[in-house]
Order: sequence, then C-alpha cells, then structure tokens
Amino acid sequence: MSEPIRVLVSGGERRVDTGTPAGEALEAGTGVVAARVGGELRDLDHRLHDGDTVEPVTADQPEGRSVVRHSAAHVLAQAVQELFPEARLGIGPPIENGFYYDFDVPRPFTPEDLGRIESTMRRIVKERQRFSRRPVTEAEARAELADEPYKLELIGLKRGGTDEDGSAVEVGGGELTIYDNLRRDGTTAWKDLCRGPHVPTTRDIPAFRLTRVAAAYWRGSEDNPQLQRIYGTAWESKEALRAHLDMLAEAEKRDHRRLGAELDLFSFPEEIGSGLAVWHPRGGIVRRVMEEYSRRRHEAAGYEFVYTPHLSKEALFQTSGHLQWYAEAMYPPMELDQGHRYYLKPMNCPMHMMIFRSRGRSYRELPLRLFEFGTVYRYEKSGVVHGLTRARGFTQDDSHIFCTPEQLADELASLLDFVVGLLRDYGLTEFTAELSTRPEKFVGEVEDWDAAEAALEAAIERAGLPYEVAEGEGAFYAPKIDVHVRDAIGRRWQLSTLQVDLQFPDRFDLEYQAADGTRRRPSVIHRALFGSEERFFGILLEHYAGAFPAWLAPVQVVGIPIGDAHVPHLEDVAARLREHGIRVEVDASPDRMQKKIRTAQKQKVPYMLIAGDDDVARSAVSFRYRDGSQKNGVPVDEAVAEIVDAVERRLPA
RNA sequence: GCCGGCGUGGCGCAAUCGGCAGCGCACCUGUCUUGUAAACAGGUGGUUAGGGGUUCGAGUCCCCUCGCCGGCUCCA
Repeated sequence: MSEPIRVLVSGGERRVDTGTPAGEALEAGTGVVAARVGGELRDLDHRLHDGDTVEPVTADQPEGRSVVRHSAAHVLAQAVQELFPEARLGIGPPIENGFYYDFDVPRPFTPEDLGRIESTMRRIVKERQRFSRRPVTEAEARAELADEPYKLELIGLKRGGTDEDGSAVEVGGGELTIYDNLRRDGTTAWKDLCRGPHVPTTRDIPAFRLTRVAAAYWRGSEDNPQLQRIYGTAWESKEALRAHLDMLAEAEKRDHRRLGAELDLFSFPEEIGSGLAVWHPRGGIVRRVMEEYSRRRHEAAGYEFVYTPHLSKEALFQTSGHLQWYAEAMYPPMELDQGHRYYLKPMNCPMHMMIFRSRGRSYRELPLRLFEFGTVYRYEKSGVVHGLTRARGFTQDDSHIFCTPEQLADELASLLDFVVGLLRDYGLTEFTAELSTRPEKFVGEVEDWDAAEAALEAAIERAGLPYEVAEGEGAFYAPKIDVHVRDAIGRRWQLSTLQVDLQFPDRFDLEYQAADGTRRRPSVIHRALFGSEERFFGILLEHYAGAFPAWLAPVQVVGIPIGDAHVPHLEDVAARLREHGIRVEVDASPDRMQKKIRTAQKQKVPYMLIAGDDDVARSAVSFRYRDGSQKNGVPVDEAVAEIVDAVERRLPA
C-alpha cells in the first residue's frame, strides 16, 4: 500500500497516489503531476488542465480552505449543542464550498433556528477559542463520548471506512484524537472526536454563512434514521465568501426552469404530470436546430437512423433484464386482453437489439451504427424530479454500435473524438472523462471486462482528455466512460456516456458470420452524447444564461423601426435574411422604439436591426448587438452577410 | 420514497389578530409617431392548487390529495 501525496493544483487540494510506498518530490509546471520515484519521474494522474499550477503540500501544512471549513463545522456543532443540549452529533466534514454537520434532534431545525445558531457561531468565533489536539486511547474516547452514540459507532468502524462522500470517516487508522475547544482561561468549551487538522483558533475562520438545513440519512443509507443536516459555506476571506454568494445568485438567475418561463421555451403543466415537459415554439426551434445539426454530423460519421416504438410487450424487457433490475423505476404496465402486458420503454437498447437480430448479419456490415432520438419514460422517484435535467419523459440521442471484438478499440477511440468534437460545436470547451471499471457484482467474463476497460482507457488517452478512474463504479453490465463538461460559471455536469455492453450480446444471443464462416458474438457499444435532449438543452440554457449563440437562438434578428414608415424597409431586409434561413421578426407593434429594444434585449435576441429615415435613405440598417454595442448605417448587403456568416460558422456571439 | 418548506390572475408580489382579495408587469382598447433598455390613459382577467373540516365568518387554523422548492437516497 502506498500513501497518497497531497498537492495543491491551482490552489485546490488533491490527493495523488504515487503507486509506491515512498513517493517523493513532486514536479510542477508542465501540466503533469509527477513523482520522483527512485530517480524516475512518473505521471501520477490524468486530471490536470493546461495552465494548472502544481505545488506540494506537506502533512503539517494542509490546504487552507478545507481546514477553515472543517473548523467552521466544529463551531457549528458547538453552537448547536449550546442552544440544543439534547442534540447528538453525527459527522461534520468539509465539502466543496463549505461544510455541514449532522445532528440527531427531537424536532427539525427551522429557518429561525438557523439565524440563532449563526449568531451563536459568530460569538464563538469572537471568543478566539483554541483548537487543541489530544491523542486518546479507544477506551478513553468511549468514556468521554459516552453520550454520543453516533461517535461511538464511528469509533467501532474499521480502518478504511468511508462516509457517503467517499472520504475517510473522521476516525481512521490506529490513533484516535479529540479536539478540544479551549477558552482563553483554559477551560474546555466543547470537544469532538476528530482527525483534524484545524485552524489555530476560532478567530481564524474569516468568513462563513449557514445556508440551509435538510435531512440526511445517517451514514448515507436509506435504511438508517435521518439526521438533520445544517449546511454552511466558509472561506478564507470575506471577498471569497462574497464571490461565492455572487456565483450562487448568478446560478439562480440562470436557472433553466426560470429562463424556460421567461423566454417562453417550455413548461411542465401540472395537468400532464410531474417531470413531463411540453416544448413551446421557441424552445422547439432550439431543439430542432440542435437535432438537425447532430443528425448531420452523425450522418457524416457513418450512422444510420432508426425509429422504434415507445412501448413493448413485457417479454422484451424480461430478456433485456430491465424488469429484473429496474422494474420499480418503470411506469407500471398496461394490462391488455389475455394477460398481455405492455410497458413504456425506459431505454432504447432492446429495440435496437431487435433491429440487429432481424436478419442474419455479416462481418462485412460491421461496424453497424444505429442512431435514434429515442423517447423513453422512467418513473423517477417523486423527490428527484428536477426541471429538464431530471425528467420522467425524455429523449436520448441514443446509439448502439455493433462491431467485431477486433474493431472495438478503434471504434471507441474515434467515437470519443466524435463525441467531444460535437460537444465543442455547441460551445462547450472544458472536458474531463471518468473511467468506471468493473464493480463487485458484474455479469460476463473478467477477460472481457479487462479488454473493454483497456480499450476505453486507450480511447481517452488518444483523445487527450484529462481523466480519473472510478474503480468499481461501472454498471453491472458495462464499464464506461462518462464525459463531464465545465460550464460558464464553473459547474461540472456529466453529459455523454460510452459503455461497452457485456450483457446484451449474450442475453439477445447476437451473432454475425465471420470471414471464416463461423458465427461470432459482436461487441456492442452503447452511447448517448447529449445524454438526453432535455437535459442537454437545460445545461446549455444555463451555460449561456439564455443568450444562445446566434445559430441556436430561437429568434436571431429583430427588426426595430423607429416609426411606422420604416416598417416596409425592415420587412425587405427581413425577407432577404429569410432567404438564407435566418429567423427574423419585425416588431411592428405600437410600442416605442426604446421599448422594443428593451423587449428584444430581455428575450436575448442576438441582433437588433434598427431603421429610421437615415437608414432608409441610404438603404442601410443600424445594429444593436446583444451586448449593447452598436454599429450605425450598415449597408443592407453587408448587414445580411455579417449575420449569415455568423450563423453559418456557428460563432459564439 | 424520506425530512423540511411552499402553493394568491400568465409572471413577480401584497393582504395587521380569522373580518370587503389588492399592486406592478404581461394582455386588450384608445391617444401619441418615436434614433439604441419601460410614452400616456382606460380596461379584461382570481371559487386564493383541489377536496374535506373548525368557525357567525377561512387566502389566513386543522386533515387528505396534487404540484413545486431545498436536501438525502436513487439515476440502467
């Protein structure tokens, strides 16, 4: 076993496994984290971006933010136990952007409680209590924490136990430590079983705020009781806290559910049902353009388009295994005469298997790439439905690729290039990959898993994506690559998935005839690029804050006359733009020109073409761009050329 | 599914202790005819999510259902 080394990558702490018992120095600066192991430099992980800075962290010099956050969690717990002496402690780790602490309390916290707790925390911070580390034996710890049943349970955990975030529980390894909070007179204000480290005093928590309260299952399991979890955010400075709160406000402003209503793109009528969207004309345009471009690219990449039904007799989903594994997440069946049952499809895969099996297949046909915008229905649990990003009915850009085992590696490699290339065209720029490998429960043969994982990893290497390996995180039937993107305000989203299916070829008894005349099993790659159109659309909407690039914008150009007399001129310009397929409207309403600009601006229309007497006289128009900049008296020919060019080249706008 | 919160015209909100359901935007009509983010005036629109209960009286209190929000669990 080797010890992970801690490094700061662009200021954020990361653990890197050196792969040896004694990894030494770290080299920084080239975009690769490396360890010097016996004079040899080793590439240690694959998660760096160009331009990242790398510096070593020593054991006694922990990353500032997470220590501040963990210390804030202690202050939170102290405040809660002061106000609610009956509260029992769960765990209180630092997390991304902040911290939480779980409590077992007789009644849930209210927002008012949160305010009182935060005030008490501020008082504790002012008291400059010292965090003091004290090693204890297990017996001592048990005696001191006799009133804390959850802490006692943690003490009982063996080394290697993890909490729901995958980080080590606070008590790991052989040594137990208690952190005392000491007042300035030396008396103990509070204590917690904790591995540390902490800031020197409570005064060294420069900026924090409690954010929300929610229930969470003890140790992350649905079978355990729920504790009350209080979340907070904490930062190394007031400015950093302010920046974080600003980011949250910005995220709220660009929430796709809000923009969907403001821009008249889609809605979720209560009458239809939870998680079932209707697309309005403007949202429909964006979706259609998204689909059309995707189709064109798939066609060029050798895909063939298929269509399949939305429902099927139950036998199909018995063969596929869906009824065995996912029945509770499927809509209940429709019962027909003679006991026949039909299910809405939760996936398109079995349908595509049927197409492959519809006749004998030759190696000459492979790779066979079937593509469908396939609408599926999943009965998501009521608490998880979330706008377009987690819906109950959605459309996957779904593809199944049938190939020979020999073709698998090449196919995966070109596929990943294709996926990333297409995502780039929609304006996403930062990608990372996650390789999920064989879980404990799996179907198929170990050799097949190893081969598939190797092919997937080779594909990532070839695509040059930074990646990490999630050991044992694969689906039970397939190892997979998930592609994550970073959006305009720094959030990470999982989008595409590429899976090597190790179950369906057998379950559906797929065969092709090889060159030597023998019958063989094809390899099957399952892949969705957007994931779902709804989700991808929602993510793009938030990425662009509603201001789609011109090629995707529902309305690309609005003509704004200064007076009624200028309407015909703008209609002429509009007609010329329409000849090039540009989506243009002329605002001939009785509103003032300024009001029309405001309206177009709020609708985030990329181009406003304004025309008054001067423009009409010179056969010109005046631009107002979405960012507020202007260009006056542009000859109509030039204006049309500029817009058409921007749309055709899919410029960001 | 679990815990907590919320539900008032299309949208954003108000309505004191249980006492006449109101405002802005949007929409409609009219006047105004405009040079880069809101002209002016008038008007339509609500069984306060749905159902039940308490009360002389319920938007307001209680119960159930539906939906939404924040988390947890889940996400083939």
